[in-house]
Amino acid sequence: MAMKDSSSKKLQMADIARLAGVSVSTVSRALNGNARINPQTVQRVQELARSLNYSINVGAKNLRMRENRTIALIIPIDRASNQSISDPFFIAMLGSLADALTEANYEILLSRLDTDQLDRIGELYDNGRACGIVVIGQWACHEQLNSLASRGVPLVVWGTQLARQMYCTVGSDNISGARMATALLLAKGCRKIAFLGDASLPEAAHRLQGFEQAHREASLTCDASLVLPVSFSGQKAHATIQAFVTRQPHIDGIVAASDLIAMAAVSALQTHGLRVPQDVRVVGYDDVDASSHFNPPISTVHQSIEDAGPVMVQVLQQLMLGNVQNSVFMPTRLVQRQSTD
Amino acid sequence: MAMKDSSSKKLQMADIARLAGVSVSTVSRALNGNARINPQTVQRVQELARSLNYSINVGAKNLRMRENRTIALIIPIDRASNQSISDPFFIAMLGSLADALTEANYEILLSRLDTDQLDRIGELYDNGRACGIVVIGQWACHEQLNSLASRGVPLVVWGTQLARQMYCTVGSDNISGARMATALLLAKGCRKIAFLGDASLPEAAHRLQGFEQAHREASLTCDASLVLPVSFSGQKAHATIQAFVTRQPHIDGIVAASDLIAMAAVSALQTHGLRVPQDVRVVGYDDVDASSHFNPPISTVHQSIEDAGPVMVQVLQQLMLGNVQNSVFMPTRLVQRQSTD
DNA sequence: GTGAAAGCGCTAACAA
DNA sequence: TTGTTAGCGCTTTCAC
Repeated sequence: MAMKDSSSKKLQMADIARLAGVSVSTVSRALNGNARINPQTVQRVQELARSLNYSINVGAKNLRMRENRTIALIIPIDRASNQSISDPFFIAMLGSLADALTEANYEILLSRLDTDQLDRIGELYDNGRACGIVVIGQWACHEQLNSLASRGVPLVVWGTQLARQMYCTVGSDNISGARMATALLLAKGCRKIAFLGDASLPEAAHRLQGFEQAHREASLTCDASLVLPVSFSGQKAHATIQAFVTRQPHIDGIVAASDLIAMAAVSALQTHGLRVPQDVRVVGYDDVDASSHFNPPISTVHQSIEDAGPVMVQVLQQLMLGNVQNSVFMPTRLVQRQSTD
Repeated sequence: MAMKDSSSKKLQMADIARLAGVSVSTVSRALNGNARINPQTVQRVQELARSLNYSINVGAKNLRMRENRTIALIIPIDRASNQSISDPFFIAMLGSLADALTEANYEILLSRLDTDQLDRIGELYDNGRACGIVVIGQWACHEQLNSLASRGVPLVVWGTQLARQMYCTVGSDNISGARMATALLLAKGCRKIAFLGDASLPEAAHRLQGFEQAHREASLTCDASLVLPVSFSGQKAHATIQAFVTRQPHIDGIVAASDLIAMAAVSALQTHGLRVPQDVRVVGYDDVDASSHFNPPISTVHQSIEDAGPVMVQVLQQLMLGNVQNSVFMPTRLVQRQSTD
């Protein structure tokens, strides 16, 4: 007894019309609050609909009205490292976006997409599933995103601003954020500072630039052997960091490309008997919830996630209206906690 | 120049047909891989479609085929405490579900819904947006979920089995899980064990039952003043736990309703100069990633999240076929780490 | 104030 | 092998 959908056929407007003794168009008007229609009829129809759990079929309605209020929310994943989804920062981002989209009366089509399949984002737009696209994190997908945008797909990406970029990004000023963080460690007297982050990704690359820039501004050079390429999160990151600390026990500071990395680093240091901040000072990036509850609490670069969702939605709405938009820098703020005292 | 959708009108089948010099039905057949059609025509049409980024309109197709492969994924939120989304366990759950649904070729409609608006889940089904519903966490919504299920809405919930339950849950055996965890502490010699969790929520309530049961089995009684109602996560939880530890410095064990609570508890204890596990042993629930990297690593009750997604999808598929399904217990396993050594 | 009819973009008989 | 036609569930002119 396999059926296309569920058990029984679903109620539709014609059924309500028959039961109410009016025409389909009257039901449509009654349910949509059309002005010039008999209040009694409206009442009768609405009560009927409610009592029978009838609800206008959105698909048919959209087709007829040539309208669509669905935004595709893309979470790129890197199968290899399973990056992204486990980082609390992305989660918070997702929450902020979901709230902002709901608030603006959009529905959300969630897609986890392999980084190498990102071209398929376009389909979601071409086939009418979504009227706009939000991508959380740009990873190494610059070209794919560029070609989508140049095709006219309304697209906004959480990430960093790159050269020759056709799509809109919203993101913090990663260079200046990391520069501030590094400058803090330098000001505290650190001289052998490591950078932990995967510079093959644009955001981390910019943070590394900020790291280097801070050194230059202090007339110091940074040691290339103290730059450790480590993914944003995951089990593998922990092992990599452990090995690094074993190899480089003499560092006195760490700038991490994310709070998750910072926390992993602190664990690794403690395992090796090194104290934070007495022996090594550590600063992270993102200011996720956990950072303030960690032991010790982690200094970090705060990004205002709550604002990010609404801003991205606003940019996207303009894009959908056909208006050209610039990328947006979200403000950034250094939060000092015990890990750099 | 505001437009309904984006800038220019979107390509449709009729356009491809005209350009290819064939009829619309031929295009439809070519694009859907219909057997008995000229391979050359197929080729020509497909290339045309690809080169113009044409993609069949899913809304229209679904309407015509009376089909729908969209599952609504509901994340209930409690505005007050902002519970759920910040707990890494729910995130991992979301990931597992998203993967399983994608794997089974469903699209995902994501909805964050206030716990007091959970009735509106039904609309998503009634209006044809979704052919099935997945709810992450049952919170205090037993009745709402019951009424949905009894109306025939295909619905599966991550949660615990309750009495007179009309809907399907998938979840761990919370009673036995917490019983194991508590038994471990008792075996290690703990005699003043606190339970931290909000027993007004079904899952935590069952964990509390397991906590009490373990005491009974050891012929011990548990002290009601050592049961602290604390939400699963959030800032408020931290403050509550800090205050509790100040009030009850003589406890020698903690059973936490989640790993997040356990970690917050460890922080609070350390702040008060109490050592884990030497002074107080701590055990959590969920086995989230972070637990093994915490300092010290947290003992916990492991729930196999990777399996949960696929299981829930399978149950839902049966439900959508009209087959009655039983709720499912996922296996549970005690993981011993340093926090209980 | 209400109904009849056309059509949104697509698929599937039925014909040819 | 391909085209013609009807219709998925809805909204909206246009008549009445």
